[in-house]
Amino acid sequence: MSEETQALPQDDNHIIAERRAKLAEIRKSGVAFPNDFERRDLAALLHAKYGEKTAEELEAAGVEVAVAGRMMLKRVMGKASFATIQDGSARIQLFISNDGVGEAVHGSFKHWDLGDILGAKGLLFKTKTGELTIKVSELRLLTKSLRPLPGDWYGLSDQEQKYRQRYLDLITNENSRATFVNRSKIVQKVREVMVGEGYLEVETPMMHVIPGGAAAKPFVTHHNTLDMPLFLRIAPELYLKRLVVGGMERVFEINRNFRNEGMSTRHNPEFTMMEFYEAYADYRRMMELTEHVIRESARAVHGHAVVEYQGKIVDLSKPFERLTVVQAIIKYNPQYTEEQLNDRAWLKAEIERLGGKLFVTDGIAGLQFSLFEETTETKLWEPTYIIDYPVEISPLARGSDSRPGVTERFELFVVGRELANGFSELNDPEDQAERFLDQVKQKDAGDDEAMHYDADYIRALEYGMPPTGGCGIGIDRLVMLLTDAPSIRDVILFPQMRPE
RNA sequence: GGGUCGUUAGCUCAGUCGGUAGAGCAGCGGACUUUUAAUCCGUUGGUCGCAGGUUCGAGUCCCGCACGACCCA
Repeated sequence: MSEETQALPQDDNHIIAERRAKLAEIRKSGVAFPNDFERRDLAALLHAKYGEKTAEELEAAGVEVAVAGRMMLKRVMGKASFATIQDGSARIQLFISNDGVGEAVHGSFKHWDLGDILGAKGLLFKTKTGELTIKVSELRLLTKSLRPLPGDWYGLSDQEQKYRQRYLDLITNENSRATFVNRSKIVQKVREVMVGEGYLEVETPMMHVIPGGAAAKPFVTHHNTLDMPLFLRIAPELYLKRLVVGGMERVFEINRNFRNEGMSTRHNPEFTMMEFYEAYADYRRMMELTEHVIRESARAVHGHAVVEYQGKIVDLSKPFERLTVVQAIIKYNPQYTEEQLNDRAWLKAEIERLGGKLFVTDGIAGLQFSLFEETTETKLWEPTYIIDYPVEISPLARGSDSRPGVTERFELFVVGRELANGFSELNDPEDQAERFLDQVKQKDAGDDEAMHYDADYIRALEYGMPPTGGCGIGIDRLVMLLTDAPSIRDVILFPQMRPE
């Protein structure tokens, strides 16, 4: 037996043993895991439809319902009991009595456990305190739960267990369920906006012969038949631009990227990115579209675009500020002068003083960018586009026609984090070939995140790629922003964890 | 990689100065026909993360390790 398929050790305790004994009894008297209960009603819809009705109205209406769900609360009395079940939509209360289901079933019910999954049929009514409840006439145990649910009244709070056993988090924490419902709404809205803009959704390879499109370390796997290494993609960029060469003038892809790097509250080894490319557009158009996508996503979740993140307001409704690297440094660090920021020697000294990293090539734009990373990035709380990126760290971006060393590139920062990255695409095949060669040099010089030379991509550009704009938006980080989640692990259903 | 904190009953957690291992919830038994985390009575349940050391005696002090959370790089 391989390690992966080995069963977890039986960590039976007296509570689990008790439940196993109950299950054994159930097996003796028939089908223990039946699948013939017809559930017809959802708790949330019943509350919506009948929650406002008076006791008299409900009694007159005689509404017969059939619900099912996990028993979360149980209050047993002598000849009548209450239980609260939770289905995929909400909770609803059951009233179970000797009169309604008979003494035998009620007696069995008394031995059922929290976490068991029940099916119930009966009539809607209101209790003395006005709670919508089902007077149960038929009650069945559909699934016996052998393990007690962890956590307390406030739900599961152990971070590790929330991530490792997400199902328990989902059972016990309503806000966790809401986060993932909102994630789905966001992705749906993003798609809707893109399709509305005339974009075509495509899927490009997840396994690459040459990892490309970003500066990152890849995961490696192996194809047996071809007997060759394959790399899980770090970005879809070069494939999407091949599609633009092919005449697909507006394409987008929402899919996973894999980067073999550190894990943090902002990084998971696999993460979801939307990349999109538009022929005859430049980086300004990409900024407008990015802004539109983010604003509409916020509205899909909150109904408006002014959101709160970790206790502070973020206004996504106004046009996003656009600052050059130098402008941003000065705005957020007024102790610096423009003179200093154009002085290579001063920049080098200041970056070293702050412990920042120097690039292999150190043009003025690269130095300014290093200082930006050290001093300014995390201060960009309100949405801000940083523009005019240095060419040496932008090997796929079109150079500025007027300012040497600078590209038509932007990154979007919100709440101090990078959320999107886009540019006017470099469509000059000879320039691109030189940039690749530069990257190869940097790789040889020890930068293992530098890019490979992709000859087929150059060949594609040689057929002619129209002038194009492109952008990538980090979907997980967008969801974090819009669901007020402090960690990327809170918005990924099954985040990467060290093995137990 | 560094710092801080944590790991005790199924769950959530106390545990004083080193001196017999505790509570609430859950479980089990009993009472109770409108409860609201029901209530009341009784009761079971422990490899104190792992390994070593100090000590007459360690959940507690010391060293190491593992795992986790948070912060920093």
